Amino acid sequence: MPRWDTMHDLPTGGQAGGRHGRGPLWWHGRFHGCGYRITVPRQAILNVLSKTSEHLSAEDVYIAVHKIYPNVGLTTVYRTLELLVQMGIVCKIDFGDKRARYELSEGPKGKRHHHHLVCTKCGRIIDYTDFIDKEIELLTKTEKALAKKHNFEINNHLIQFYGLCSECRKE
Amino acid sequence: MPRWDTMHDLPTGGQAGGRHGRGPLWWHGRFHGCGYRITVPRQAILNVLSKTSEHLSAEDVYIAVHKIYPNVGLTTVYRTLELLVQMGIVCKIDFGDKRARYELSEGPKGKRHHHHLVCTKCGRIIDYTDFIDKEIELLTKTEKALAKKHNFEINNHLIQFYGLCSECRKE
DNA sequence: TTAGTAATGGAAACCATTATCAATAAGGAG
DNA sequence: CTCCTTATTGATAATGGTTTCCATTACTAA
Ligand SMILES: [Mn+2]
Ligand SMILES: [Mn+2]
Ligand SMILES: [Zn+2]
Ligand SMILES: [Zn+2]
Repeated sequence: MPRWDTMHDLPTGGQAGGRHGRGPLWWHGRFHGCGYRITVPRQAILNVLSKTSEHLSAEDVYIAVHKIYPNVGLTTVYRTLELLVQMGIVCKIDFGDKRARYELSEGPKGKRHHHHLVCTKCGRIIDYTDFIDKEIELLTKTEKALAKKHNFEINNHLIQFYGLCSECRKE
Repeated sequence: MPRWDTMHDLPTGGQAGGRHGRGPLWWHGRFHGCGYRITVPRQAILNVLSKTSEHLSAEDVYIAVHKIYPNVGLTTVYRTLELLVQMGIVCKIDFGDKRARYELSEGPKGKRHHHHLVCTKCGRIIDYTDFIDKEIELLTKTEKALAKKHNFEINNHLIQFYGLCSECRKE
């Protein structure tokens, strides 16, 4: 029966998790600011997302959380992920397999905004940031032009490349 | 009871539909080439897609087809759309509402490859091609660089901008 | 403590998409 | 044109990811 005051036992994922010194985790402020409570399931879920570099489905998250907190329900995982998406803390992406996948969008010191290569054969996902700079530049221009022309307020974009990964090319 | 030899009564959508002169419709050859049969439901479905500039869901297509051929089943619509996607005749896109949407990818004289603006409030979709040229240029470069770096064979890409359309900005 | 409310989790409901399978019909051979 | 082979169809049932319900639990402030 995990309690709030035992939460310091939660694995933090070392430096990779996106801690901010020794204080509360960086997202605590965001939560308090919105009047949301910091609960065991939410901690656990964010913790799972912080520790992985993969693109987890809701069930993946559920399984990972379940190992440490077996009484956290799948429903709560869905609810929490939705909340985090809505807060901008987590990205929800569709890669064409038929389940939503989630990843931390960017901690203050965390991963940068990036795009994806998607293997249409094996489903592998490759993050890339290398060529983003030029892309961002063009995107900014394009967004401005589109916004003006269609009187559209652009808040976000999605770029994905589909094809065959190195493994799947071999055959 | 529509019969094959009545199919010339199918509305063709005028010039916008992508006819190739007076002969069989342009995709007939593709079908024969693959050994696929040309059937009433397939004609009707392609006809619906040819006549609209919207991004129809499978059910939308079903409803439209159903008005003229009430005995065409939803299952067949799904199957046919999947076939057309697999043949490259139709694009299947996810806009974040939870249903796949379909549009003709490009007839020989048909619409060009394009990207989308998606209103996250009302769901409106805006096609744009205006700024594509520069994008394509960068995309080509990016694709080449990514392909080399990750040994990835890129076959396709998806670009979408999310935000608020002119209507939804007013409030 | 206590009341008020946010959050939770198990179970049932939802709903787009697929799988089944017997019936139908496209299209080639004759 | 007729017949035959088999691709295609469509009603129905099943699937599976996601939501909804609602009674229970647990923060938080007074
Ligand atoms: Mn990623
Ligand atoms: Mn379009
Ligand atoms: Zn692969
Ligand atoms: Zn809108």
